[in-house]
Amino acid sequence: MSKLPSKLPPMSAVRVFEAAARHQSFTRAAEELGMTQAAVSYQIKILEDRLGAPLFMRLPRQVTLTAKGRQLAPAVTEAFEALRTAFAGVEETVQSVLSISTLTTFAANWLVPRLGRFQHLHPNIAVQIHVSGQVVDFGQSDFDLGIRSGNGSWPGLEAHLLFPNLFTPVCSPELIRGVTLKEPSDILKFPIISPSDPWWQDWFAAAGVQDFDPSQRPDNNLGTQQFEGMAAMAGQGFALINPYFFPGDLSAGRLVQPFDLLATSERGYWLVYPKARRRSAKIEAFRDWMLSEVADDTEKTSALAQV
Amino acid sequence: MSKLPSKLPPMSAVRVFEAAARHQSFTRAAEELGMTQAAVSYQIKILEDRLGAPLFMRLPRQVTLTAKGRQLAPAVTEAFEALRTAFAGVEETVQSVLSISTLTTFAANWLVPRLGRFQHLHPNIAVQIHVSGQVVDFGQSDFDLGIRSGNGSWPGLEAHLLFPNLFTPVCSPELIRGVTLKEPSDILKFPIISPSDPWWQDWFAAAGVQDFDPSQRPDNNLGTQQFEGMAAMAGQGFALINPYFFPGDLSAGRLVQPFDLLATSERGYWLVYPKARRRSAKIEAFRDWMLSEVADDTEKTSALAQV
DNA sequence: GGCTGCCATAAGGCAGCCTTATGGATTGCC
DNA sequence: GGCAATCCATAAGGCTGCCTTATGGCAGCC
Repeated sequence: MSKLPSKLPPMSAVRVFEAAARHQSFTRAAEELGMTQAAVSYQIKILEDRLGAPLFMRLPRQVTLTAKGRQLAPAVTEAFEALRTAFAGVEETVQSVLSISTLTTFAANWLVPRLGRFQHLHPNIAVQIHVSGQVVDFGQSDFDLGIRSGNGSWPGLEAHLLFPNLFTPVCSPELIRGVTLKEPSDILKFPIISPSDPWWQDWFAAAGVQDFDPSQRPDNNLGTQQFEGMAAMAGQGFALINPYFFPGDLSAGRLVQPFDLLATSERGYWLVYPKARRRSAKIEAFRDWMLSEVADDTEKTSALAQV
Repeated sequence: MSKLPSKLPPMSAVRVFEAAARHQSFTRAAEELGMTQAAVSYQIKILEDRLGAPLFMRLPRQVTLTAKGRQLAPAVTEAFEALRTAFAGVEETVQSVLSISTLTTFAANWLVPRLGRFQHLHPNIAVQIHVSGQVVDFGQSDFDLGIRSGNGSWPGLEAHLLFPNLFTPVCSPELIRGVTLKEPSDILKFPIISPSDPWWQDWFAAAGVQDFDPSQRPDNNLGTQQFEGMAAMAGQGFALINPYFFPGDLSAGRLVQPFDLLATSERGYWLVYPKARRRSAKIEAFRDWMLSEVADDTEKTSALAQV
């Protein structure tokens, strides 16, 4: 008894057999598979030669399964049914689940508050957000989209700039009521939220202010712009924030920006995804939605001066 | 919700995926499938592009299934397991079941009595005999071998002559004890079994006997040579038989053949099978066995004169 | 630090697969 | 009874898809 690992015959031939057995017709099977009747005949012959026994009896105007064919057909059809179901399931999730890897700051200050609108536009796409402090590698993980900070050049990735990484001091209107801020150094007279954030140094440097010394101030670092902006709105002092993260608060006057000066880190926030998958419907949907959201923000913040 | 018939991806790629998922390794899968690692990588990429989502995460020195890959793998493996089982089963029957379509006379007088020896030689081959009065069409039925009468020329079929369709009168030695048969016409003095068989006319004609008239005799037609031979051995008269069908009885003296004259129908008994399947082990086994049986018979009946 | 193991990718060739075209065989229809 | 239609087999031919070889990158390991 030779007990070879029972190599399976060519799968393409098996697939043709499955269709032919179901239809009991080569012509019908060819239609279903989108090929010619001759190709079906060819593939069936391949399989029969491989097995060493005929699977169909060729009757005048029809084909019928032989005993071996009948022995084979139900199992094969069942197996293919299982495969069809499995692939349909995966395709379903591929189309309907969108997983995003995003930086914490961006998720909290921008993405999460707006997600409801996307869900409303695309109720059949379930969005899964994975927050991470570090940039995702699409080769080693399984995300559809990523939000990352950088210069927009990543090999193999399509990148859309959402907005530059700008920052400028803001505060509550109450904090400076009755006070006229003439120049940037006037800010030093007020409490500064998260003064140890190095970007403060950058902004003051860009403004020509020399004597800002964070070590002289209480280090109440709040960690994320979300909290810093909230503290500023509560009148606790000046926060250094990216105006793109607070377009509503700025336009509604809950936050005011006393100086047009915007510093930049030369990096920006980018939406990225593998170039190869740019045709994916859900990716297109999310990208388009995101860019339109950004466009709306840009309108609202159009009053802001550029650096 | 588009509800297309969910076309299956290329089966060859699915097969590669199944092996790769099982091994969690492209290299190992390539070994199993007898191809190169590059080919596996290529096929997996095909499938991933088709699905629009990665199935494996490429980690430094290994690959791991993604969520979608894990969703797909068990079902695919199960389906392939079913396919393997089904094909193994068919191959088993292909190798171990030999179906023969044979003429009634041949089955009764020659094949069935000897089958035991073949079974003994090849205990793992199950022989199925289908007796039919008419010749089988290998294109429209499902037999491995056929025994048929004819001139040995059938397109697409391999044919081995088993023996010519000869016939000669025989009887029990007791029937003619003490009698000397000088010429063929002497047979007319004895009872004739199945006198209405037209071959009797042929034989007497070949022997130069004119006055044989079957209508003058009781028509106790027994139908098959098997029964006719048995009747002859029982001393009931002369039977016209093919000596190849009774080699043992002739050599043991249970039947005697008074005249060397053998008439022939110019047809013979042939073993046939589709040329395309001549490599089949079971067909080779049966053919070789059958031809050796025939050779043995020819030795036993070598005393018989040719026409 | 070289070595090994694993995967990706490019280039290139071959064969397998599919198509077109034709023929045979049977059925069904006037 | 002849003609059209249906269905499958087969031959010829072309193209593309698949596989191989070769190379490179990357990480872990002695």
